[in-house]
Formats: sequence, structure tokens, C-alpha cells
Amino acid sequence: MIFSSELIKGTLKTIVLKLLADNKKMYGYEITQKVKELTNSKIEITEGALYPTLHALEADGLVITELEYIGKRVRKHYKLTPTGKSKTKEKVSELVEFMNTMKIILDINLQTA
Amino acid sequence: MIFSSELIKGTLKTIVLKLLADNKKMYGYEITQKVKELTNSKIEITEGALYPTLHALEADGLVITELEYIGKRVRKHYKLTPTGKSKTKEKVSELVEFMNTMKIILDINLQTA
DNA sequence: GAATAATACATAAGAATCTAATGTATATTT
DNA sequence: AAATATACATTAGATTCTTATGTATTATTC
Repeated sequence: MIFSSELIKGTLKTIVLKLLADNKKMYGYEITQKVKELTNSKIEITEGALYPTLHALEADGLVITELEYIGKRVRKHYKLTPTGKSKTKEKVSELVEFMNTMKIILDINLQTA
Repeated sequence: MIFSSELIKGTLKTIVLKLLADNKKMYGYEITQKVKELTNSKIEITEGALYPTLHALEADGLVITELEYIGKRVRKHYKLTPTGKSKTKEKVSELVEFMNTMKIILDINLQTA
């Protein structure tokens, strides 16, 4: 089962930041594969969503890039800046709190208002 | 702390459906207040987001409406249809699974790829 | 009793962020 | 040699939200 895409909205940036925090340095294609691997293919990040997100993170100064050449093929590595690291902590804890809050709504079962 | 709005994206429809499943019958304004109450004001649903969502649920046959007059003021009550009830179960369990999957990404701490 | 806040509906322009499609090119596997 | 995988990127269109605005009634506060 693949999750309906609407659920990814709003969490993609946080996912990317967290992966960069855990892996020091990653390139785009690697991120798509890592997410697929970690989630048993339940979340698949499309390139059309990922690359603009990475570019936005760079424009916001949260990541810096570094090119690597594998033969003639280029890889663009992304790495968190200090600002990016603290932003990651914020975003991750916000998402965790959000999920805890959502559980209140999803789990309780009030039959009357 | 109010959650950044991007997190609401993709979950609003599920929240509304779940509240209707738990409360049998609700009107728009009541939904905004209930969410605020359940989440200690950490999630606040705006009217500009809620009403179009309710209209979409109705257009999709997931809810039916019923008008009530309180003096001269109208309340539009929303109630799940049988289709709406089964859709609610789907959406809720999908969101729960999604959150569990997200935890894998957020909690583990791989220092190497 | 006048002003303010709360209740209750609704729409609409604009922003953000995704999908799906398309493009280019190299490297690897069958 | 052909097909698949790797690796970047952009873009039209769809979806779904924010922010602002509009209308009107009812309740509260000074």
C-alpha cells in the first residue's frame, strides 16, 4: 500500500532535513531510495517534489551543496548548515507533537458531543 | 503553540470525517470549536478551509446535510452516509499507518548510510 | 442601549506544494 | 543491443490551504 500523496504534503521538507541530519551528506536520488527503503516502499518521493524542495532548502540557507563526479555523471550532495541543523530539530519536534495531537482526535471515541 | 499550517494539509478531511463518526451530527462552526477544544487550541481550523471541505464531502456523497433554525439563524448539520462511514475507517487507518511509518523516519538515528 | 464579541454561514484571490509528464544524459545489467 | 537504473532538472495543471472579505443574527459587556 502506498500512502495517498496528500499525506506527504507538509512533511516532505521535514523528512529531507531529518535524513540529512542522520546521514551527514546525501544526494537527491539517494534520498528517494533511502525513504523507499526505510518505509518498505510505502512512501515514495517523486523527483518533481524532491528537487524543488532541495532547491528551496538551499535558497533558505538550510543546506549547502557539493558536486561529485562519478565518471561523467554528476551527483549533487546536500549537507545541513548550522541553521539547517537547528531548523531540523524544530521541524522534527513539531511533527512529533503534531502526530501526538492527531492521535487525540483519531483515538478517542466520544459518542456524544 | 499553533502548528504550522502546512501540517494540516492532507489531514483536514480525515479530521472532519472522524469527528462526524464520533458525534453523529455536527455543524461547521461546531467542528472548528471541537477541534480547538480537543487540541487545546494547538490546531485551529479556518473557515476558508473548512467550508469548502464540507462542500466537497457532500458533493462526493460522503455526508448529507440538514438545516436547523435557531431563531432566524441557520445551522447546517452534516451527517455521514454509509459510504462516508466506510471511507472514514479507510482514511483514519491510513493516517494511523502513515504516522507509524513517519516515526520510523523520525526516530531512528543512523549515523552512516 | 450601544458597542463589542461570538455565532454561523459563505466565497474568492493568491500562495504553496504536490503529481504526472517530459527532457537529457550516463552507467549497468541482461 | 536493448532495457533498466542512475541522476539531474523543469513545467503545466491540480489540489488545498491562507487571508481577506462579506452578510447576518444573537449574546455579552460597559
